[in-house]
Amino acid sequence: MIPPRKAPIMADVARLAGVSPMTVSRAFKRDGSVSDATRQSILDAADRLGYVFDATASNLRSQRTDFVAVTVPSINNANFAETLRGLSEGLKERGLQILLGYTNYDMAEEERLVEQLLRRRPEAIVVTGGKHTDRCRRLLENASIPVVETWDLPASPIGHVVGFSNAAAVRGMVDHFVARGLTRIAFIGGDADRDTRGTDRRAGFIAAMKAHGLDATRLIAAGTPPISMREGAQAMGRLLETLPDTEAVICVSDLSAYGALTECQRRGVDVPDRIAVAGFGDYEIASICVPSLTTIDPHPHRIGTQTAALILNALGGRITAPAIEQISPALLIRESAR
Amino acid sequence: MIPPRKAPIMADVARLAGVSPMTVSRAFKRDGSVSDATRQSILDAADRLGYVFDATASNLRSQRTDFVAVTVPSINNANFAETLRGLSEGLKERGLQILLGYTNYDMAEEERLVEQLLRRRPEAIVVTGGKHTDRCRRLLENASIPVVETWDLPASPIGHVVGFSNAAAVRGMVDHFVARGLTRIAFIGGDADRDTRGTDRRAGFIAAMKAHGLDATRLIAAGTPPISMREGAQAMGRLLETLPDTEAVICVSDLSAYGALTECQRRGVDVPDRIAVAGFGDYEIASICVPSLTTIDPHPHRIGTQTAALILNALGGRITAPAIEQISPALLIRESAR
DNA sequence: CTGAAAGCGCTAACAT
DNA sequence: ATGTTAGCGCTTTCAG
Repeated sequence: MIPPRKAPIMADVARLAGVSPMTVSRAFKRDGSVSDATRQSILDAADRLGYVFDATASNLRSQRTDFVAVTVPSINNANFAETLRGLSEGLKERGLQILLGYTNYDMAEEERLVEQLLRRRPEAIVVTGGKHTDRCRRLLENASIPVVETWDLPASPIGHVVGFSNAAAVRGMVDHFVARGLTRIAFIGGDADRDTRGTDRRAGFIAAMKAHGLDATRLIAAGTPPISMREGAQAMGRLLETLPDTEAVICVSDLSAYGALTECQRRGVDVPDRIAVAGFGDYEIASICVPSLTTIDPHPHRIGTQTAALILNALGGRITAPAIEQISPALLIRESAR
Repeated sequence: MIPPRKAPIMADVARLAGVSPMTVSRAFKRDGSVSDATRQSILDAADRLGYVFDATASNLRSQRTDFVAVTVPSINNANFAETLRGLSEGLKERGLQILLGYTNYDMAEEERLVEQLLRRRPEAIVVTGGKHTDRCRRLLENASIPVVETWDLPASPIGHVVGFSNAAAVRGMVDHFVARGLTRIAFIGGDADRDTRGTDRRAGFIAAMKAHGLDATRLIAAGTPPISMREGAQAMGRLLETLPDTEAVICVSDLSAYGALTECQRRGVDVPDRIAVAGFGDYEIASICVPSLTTIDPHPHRIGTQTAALILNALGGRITAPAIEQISPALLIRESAR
């Protein structure tokens, strides 16, 4: 058994390299003004000792963590993963790392998470959605770091926003169907208000149907958000049985829409001729499946890159006023609903 | 403009509550021995001031961060997301948070990432896979924290292991096909060795075919890992054109397998009668799509929970020797290959 | 380009 | 149950 010798610290490296700790500190920074020879001998010494820079001490003294905190409803979601990828790409150039937490579509959990994250002293915080508990809102308002709400257009934003109107996006889909002469349109979504984006999409559906003077009551509750492919399939089964004259269905996400599609295939119900199906999100499956899925692309990667750019500007002092950056989701008409 | 008043610190809370900072510190701990009345007045004072506990200072002084560092190849992957979910569930009870990084299937990136993560002084580190650059290996060996390699059975483990043999899992699939009388079997996978699990699966395919005395050269390179649905579809197109007598195809993942399936559908090629298709991973789509996909379930969630349990034991001092926990992937025979 | 002194905000260790 | 003292390992600040 090796004696757990104490891990080397900067002073050890300094001693071995024959310089002061301060010079070692500078050698480990990008901009540190240290002669090339000195830096090299310091890095060699560090390597020889197996020294690993201690960010916890650096964080405390410099009051910088190079963290950006991010909350997402779920990590297992291709859309949010795309946003994270965009965010991470944009932040990487400034050496900012993402400190990630997921809320499981639960505002109380979000509140706990935000508090945990703020304790780590991130440089900025990004949250998904624009609805929060009162205390969560207060925590974010008082954090005195840049706050970005994404994937939504909150009625009263806390700070910056990079998002879009989920309701308006679905309205566009309803309009498209109506223009094609379809009127008996259903909506498959979650049965709870946990997922605020899903709730907004359903509200957008109802409002749009009413605006067209159409029946807005063909609402199928598919389960607790997030709705899986299987739940989408089950919901489609119920729809076909209870409202068999339905001509089109809009699903809260591509996953549920794909599930709905498979249910039609298993029952021999033709899509789109017998019933048109649309999803939301433009997941990869939407463009691959047969028939390919009509959907809405909310440009999740762009949400990430724009959020990153916003944060870099805010941290660089180039922004003072809160920015509201509106993303325009694209309606993608494919084979499942023409 | 509000004067950016300095954020309150523990001493401010102590003053307002009329106690010493040490008592405030205790009030913020779970086990802190503080009278209920005192704790309440402290929490009230903290709330009034908008105090947020500073984990950076706590980390430095206590030499504890409550972080577990985790690297995954990609964040947008349902399998790794399941492992993360299991891990996160298991670690939550001890208040351990996950510090996540992704390597983009690149060992050089993994090395950079591991060094970044170790600087933050995690209590333990979990990596996906058992192949690393030499320096990355050294970093992990010298970290003097529990190290867990997952999703693989490394030839010479660094520390603990929770994984399975990707090669053996694919061998099981080949054996199944051969037992069914299929002999002209192809493999669709990545064209580079970036994804070591993918490479192991292909190696397992080749070895198994040779063991059966069969032609192991029907290898279709589908692109740079990770292989998308679209790349799976394109690869299937090439397979059908160049080796039209192929009876079965094993794909490196369910996503590429599903893509392959859709290509067959678009071309009117019957699955499984004309060609059988199998995937890997048991993603949700595998059980939903039509026909449903024969695949291998590597129990990703279980990998996460077992890794978490291992870490808790190791941190609790209940483990000394490195543990090798072998997961047994399950062969799931579905409609796409019977 | 390099160094010395001081201290970031908490908590371990020791008291009472 | 609560308080006092010291210090975690860096980097800010000020010198040279």
